[in-house]
Amino acid sequence: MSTSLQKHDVFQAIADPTRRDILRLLADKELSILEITGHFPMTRTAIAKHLHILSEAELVSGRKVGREKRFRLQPESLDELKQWLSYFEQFWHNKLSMLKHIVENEKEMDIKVIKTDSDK
Amino acid sequence: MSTSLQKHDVFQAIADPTRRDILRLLADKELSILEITGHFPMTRTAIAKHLHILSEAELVSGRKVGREKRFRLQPESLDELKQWLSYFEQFWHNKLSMLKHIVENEKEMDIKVIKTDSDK
DNA sequence: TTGACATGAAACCAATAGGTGTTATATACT
DNA sequence: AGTATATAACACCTATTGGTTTCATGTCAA
Repeated sequence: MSTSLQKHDVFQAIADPTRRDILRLLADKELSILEITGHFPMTRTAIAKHLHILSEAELVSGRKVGREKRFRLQPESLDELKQWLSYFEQFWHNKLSMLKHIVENEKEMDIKVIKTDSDK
Repeated sequence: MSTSLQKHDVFQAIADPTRRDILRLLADKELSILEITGHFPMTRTAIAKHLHILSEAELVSGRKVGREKRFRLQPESLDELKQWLSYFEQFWHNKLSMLKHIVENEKEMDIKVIKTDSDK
């Protein structure tokens, strides 16, 4: 994994499926490294490295409790992702914000909202 | 880059800052590979590979127009990201559901809710 | 205090990522 | 037809990823 010199950001942190699964686990409850490892087909060391990367991205935080280190989800950093996503949201799927976008930015367009049968 | 054998998914595709920038560019308008390359300090080949990865993730689509290939944003695939994010949204931003989560799952923790001046 | 346990840290490894340059092919222009 | 253009297809290089194993350190429990 990395244990590299430069910090990982949120985008890199969630790029790996194992790390995404770890986040899901930690959403439910605080867990030690060994407890987390139990859910994956790889060594404790590998999991520890994943946790380090998630830590760098500030998606999890760890506290030492006796001889174990327990990790918990720190979801605030996902806000960066949400912000990034929101920029593109205007372009798809959400017809309401799409319309909002059109109205706000292209007032000169001739748009008619037509009431159809499906609106019954 | 890859040109690897296994497909890249959305999470991997957006992990690279260059690719995120490309998506932003294509949000505004359809562009050819050369036009995109003009915005970055790297070769056309590198950009083409990034576009290939974005294509695999179905975040962009390319059509041939004469001798050039023009790419456009295909934002629907970002929905997978949005779905993934929505799962975690309950844990942050909404202090009430966050508190609910803490109370339900970490009763053993020594949490004190302190009333401060700002609560006046 | 002696062991068992949980983690940390390091060295190592194969595969992939991100980039380069070169060559080939199809299209467009005159 | 002949030349310039836009991209595709390779081969290649280096750093990073995602994993391993081994060894050291600190803590709990008997």
